[in-house]
Amino acid sequence: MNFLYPQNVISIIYLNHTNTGWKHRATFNMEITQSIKEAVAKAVSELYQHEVQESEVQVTPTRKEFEGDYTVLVFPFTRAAKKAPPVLAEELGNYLTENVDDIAGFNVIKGFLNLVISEAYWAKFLLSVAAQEDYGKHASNGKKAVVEYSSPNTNKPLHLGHIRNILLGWSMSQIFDAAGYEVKRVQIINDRGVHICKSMLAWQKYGEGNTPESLGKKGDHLVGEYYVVYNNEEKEQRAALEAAGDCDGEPQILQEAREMLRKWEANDPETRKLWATMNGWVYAGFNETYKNLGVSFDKLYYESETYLLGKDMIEKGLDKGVFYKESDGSVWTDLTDAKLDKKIVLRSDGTSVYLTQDLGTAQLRYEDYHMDKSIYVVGDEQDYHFNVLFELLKRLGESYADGLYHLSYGMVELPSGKMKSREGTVVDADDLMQEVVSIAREESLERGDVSGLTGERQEEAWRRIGMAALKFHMIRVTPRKKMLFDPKESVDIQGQSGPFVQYSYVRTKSVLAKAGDWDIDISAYQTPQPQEKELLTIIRKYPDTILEAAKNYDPSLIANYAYELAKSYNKFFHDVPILRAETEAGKGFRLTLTQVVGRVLTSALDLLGIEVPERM
RNA sequence: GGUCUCGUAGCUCAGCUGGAUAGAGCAGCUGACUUCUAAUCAGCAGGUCGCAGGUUCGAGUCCUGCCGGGAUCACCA
Repeated sequence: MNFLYPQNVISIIYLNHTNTGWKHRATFNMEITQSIKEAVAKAVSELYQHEVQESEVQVTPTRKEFEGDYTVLVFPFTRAAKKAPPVLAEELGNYLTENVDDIAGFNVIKGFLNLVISEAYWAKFLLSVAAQEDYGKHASNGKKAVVEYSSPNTNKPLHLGHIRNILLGWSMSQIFDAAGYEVKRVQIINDRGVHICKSMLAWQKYGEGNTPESLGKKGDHLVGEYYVVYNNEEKEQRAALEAAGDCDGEPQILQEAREMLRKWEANDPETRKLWATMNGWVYAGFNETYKNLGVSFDKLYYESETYLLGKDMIEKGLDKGVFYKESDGSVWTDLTDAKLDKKIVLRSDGTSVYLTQDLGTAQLRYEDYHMDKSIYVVGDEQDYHFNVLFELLKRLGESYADGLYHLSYGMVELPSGKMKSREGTVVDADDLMQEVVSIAREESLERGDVSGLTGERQEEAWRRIGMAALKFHMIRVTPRKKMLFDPKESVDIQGQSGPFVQYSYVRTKSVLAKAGDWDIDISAYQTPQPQEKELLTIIRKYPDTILEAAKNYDPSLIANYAYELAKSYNKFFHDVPILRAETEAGKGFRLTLTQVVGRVLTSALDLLGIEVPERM
């Protein structure tokens, strides 16, 4: 931070500004589009005696091939005004030019009213942004959001699919934070069940007492290997049974796994001890992976502690008529009127199912946090489940039901086909991260040593670059779409990529470092270039983009925004001299612009969980 | 079969509540480093927005139907 614009500088500008016209507004409104909307609404009201909402007025940046900065669409008002679009546009244009101080002129093409913003506006806007250290972030709205993500099973290490989940979850939580929410990050750990017992059993049979320490291996990987061992064994036994003509028989090892689960549920000390030990190995491994991914959690829920929850909600639902009892004692719900089917919620022996458990955990979470929004980051194969879950909570009359959202994302596919964790054909999260960083290292070395960094600092830069490539690549795709994961493209560091955005940031830092300290009055700068206007137009969108991303639960909007800004800065950087600007005011303007761009890029990348390197 | 979801350039993806001649990147071809970082910039080439109707001043965007891919419709989680 080289300097801060004191508030009074801006006040002086306001003062000059108000002397010359726009009487409806006492202070300079940073939001030029908002001013335009208000003025258009007012104009339509005054000129044609027709009330319109500001939100009905569409203002967009003018397309490059036309003259002007912002464009108003007049089509929506033609009926009320009873005028042809060009005539109406002409009249509105005159009104706006006369009444809005920052509008210097206009032109009309068909029904499009292109407004030309005054040259003085841009410096004012830039100053107002520069005065805000955390520009783009919204003040607290007093609401609370809980984001649940990752939610792994403890029988295998994290893989590519989890990475998409984790990155989306983390980014979403960052975005909600920036949008003004108080955010809590949680995960529910699926730490019990037959699948957990399977790896326990295989380790017990074939593990020979090996531990992560004795083998020097990450705990989650070790446990995952025994899960594969189990599945291979089961497959062999099944094949043997079929060869013997017994197609309905159950493999011995599966029966043993079931038996182990029974013991676990009966609190058998031996089984519980093994379970605790092996889960401990897995947690240590997960924590390492989470740390490398740069994510964290405020609270962990363990399924072993929550899987019996939800029964009291069944009671409540029976009273309300949401559920009904079958003759065998099982409890069901009928959601056919909501295009959902009949679902069981309690077995005839009184035990609960997945759905029941989730009803209970939703309740528990609300008791813990009293959140306004609860976001579940879970793959789209569970769309149906969440539809049912949310519908039930609504019917049960839970106050928090409206704030529930399933952030559903598509499967990650590999060029070679689907991943199957049972068969071991997965892209391991740890391997992938390592790979991506080592490619960043190679690429960097190939380019020669331009960064000037050495040792640990260089290693850290490579790590950030590699991780940026991976993260950006996964977040830039709209969540609901399934995505093809091409390993080659994921480590791409040019074009539409994380490192591309980082590079722009590094450039801003480099220029600012060369500039040293400066203190220049930029309000005299009256000749903004097209490249500068474009950058400022993009910068203006940042706060809106954050809200949009939160509203749509879509981090990809931020990724695409960051790319757009970086691209625009690169062009500016190439075309326009900064340190050797024609005038002092110009130099100050461009340095300030550079500083603001650097800040917004860092901020946007931070929302994606991406860190910036100091050099590259 | 029911429900949901996706279909935009050779490939991977944008396209905000409907708005002007549908945009990027990669791959291909061509230019630009004695200059604030060329991990960059500029240009060329590449598209019946799955198909057919409808709504409207205007549809890639909304509605209906079809075609194709995926998911789901467990007393598993």
